[in-house]
Amino acid sequence: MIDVKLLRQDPAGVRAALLRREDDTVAAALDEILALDRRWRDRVTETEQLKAQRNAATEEVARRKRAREPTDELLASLKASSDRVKALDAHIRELDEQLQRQLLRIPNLPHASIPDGPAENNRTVRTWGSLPGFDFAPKPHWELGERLGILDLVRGAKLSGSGFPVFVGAGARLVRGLANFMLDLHTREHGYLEVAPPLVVNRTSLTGTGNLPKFEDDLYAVPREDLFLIPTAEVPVTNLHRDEILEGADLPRAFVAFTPCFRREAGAAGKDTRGLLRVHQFDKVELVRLTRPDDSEAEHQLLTGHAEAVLQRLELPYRVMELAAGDTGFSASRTYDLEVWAAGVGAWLECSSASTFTDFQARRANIRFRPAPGARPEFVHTLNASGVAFARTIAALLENNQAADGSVRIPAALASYVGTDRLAPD
RNA sequence: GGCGUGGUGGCCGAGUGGUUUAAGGCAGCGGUCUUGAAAACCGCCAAGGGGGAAACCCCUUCGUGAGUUCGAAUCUCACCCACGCCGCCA
Repeated sequence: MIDVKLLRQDPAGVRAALLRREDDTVAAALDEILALDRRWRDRVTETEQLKAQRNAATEEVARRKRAREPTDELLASLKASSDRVKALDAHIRELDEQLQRQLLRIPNLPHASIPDGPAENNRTVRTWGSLPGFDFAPKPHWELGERLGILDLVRGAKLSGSGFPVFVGAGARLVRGLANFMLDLHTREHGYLEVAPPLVVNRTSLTGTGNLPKFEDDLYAVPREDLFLIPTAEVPVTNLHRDEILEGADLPRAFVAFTPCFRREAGAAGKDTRGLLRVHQFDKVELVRLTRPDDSEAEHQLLTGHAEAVLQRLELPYRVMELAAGDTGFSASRTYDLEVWAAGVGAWLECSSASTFTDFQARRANIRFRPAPGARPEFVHTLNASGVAFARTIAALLENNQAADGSVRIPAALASYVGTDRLAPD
């Protein structure tokens, strides 16, 4: 959530920043919010004066009762002002609910340094590795996977629908190996605390990260319990310290979680969805950091590096893209996407998104810290990165390391986890 | 799912209608003392919001919401959550 005080103080600045997102509905919403806020504050001021008078009169009643003095005429007038306060409170509550409803739909302010405009303006920050060359036409991963007997898309569709892949045999072991490889890397070398969170969460948690109220259609729901399948471990892990005040000395906090992710991907059918390119369920190792505001920019670079380390150890060439304002997610202020090269489909595939959310999520989820013992609490900054998402990484692993005979080399860092350095057709 | 018990500040915990502007303790911060530290003693110490140039003033909050009352942490109702026992179950 954006800071409503900042909006009051500098409405033009906030408007200009949000317009960089290429979303023309925001300007009208800001006008409505400013008007609601003005009305709300006027009513609050008026009502609080009335309450102060009422409270003083109520104390006078108590005093007279103790002194055994008459109170009848006071009680009569108090009844009237008490009813008035109740009506005003109801109105204020209604205004406040409207205001909150609007505010929850306003995206985060884009970081000043990122490019303006739509995704075409995304900037390549750096690239790593060299693209593999082949003396034959490299195959896409769905062909390799089928031939190797490790990926069964047809039966997955039978069980659940398209976009629910089944990994079989060495494929399943590859998934398990990737999970252990990434968790070991982040816990042992990067200092993260491993957590195994719930895969189903409530509305409050999803509102905290910014998935609700605006993106309910992207989620799988469990209606009877009013719960939702997590679209990413970011949701449960970021919410771990919701409504808490952390000690400044305990920051930064760094969490890593391995979970499946569930996404409806409504409206995405058709394009770039073959094989593992866009699926409804995929595994992911997620990194989440809670930091002091002053540290968050440096932490963002550090976090991005931790995600990159995964691809480097897997010997997968990738590029780091800084997203333009119009392509940056609702809650994020700045995002680096890691795109891995996949030789079979001949495309860069997004397999990680490393973002800083500044205080946007912390404000929604009420995650605070005390800068020093005894000091006033402030909002933390939240950050997260995939470290990394499995489906597209597996696509790249298969496609980049394929041989003419259909076998696939497993990179050295992963081989011990998978139990072999080569997958071969029967 | 059934029955029972309970939800109070960063934490523990007292509190059955008006000196509760929430006792007391722990933790934290400042001080006295000390070569330094500990102990002891003294003081400070909830969060959010509104107004104000500031000093400061005011409002709200005892799980959530509704109700009774001039007045609710306290009484009534509904809901949520936690714990215990029973039932079901990996």
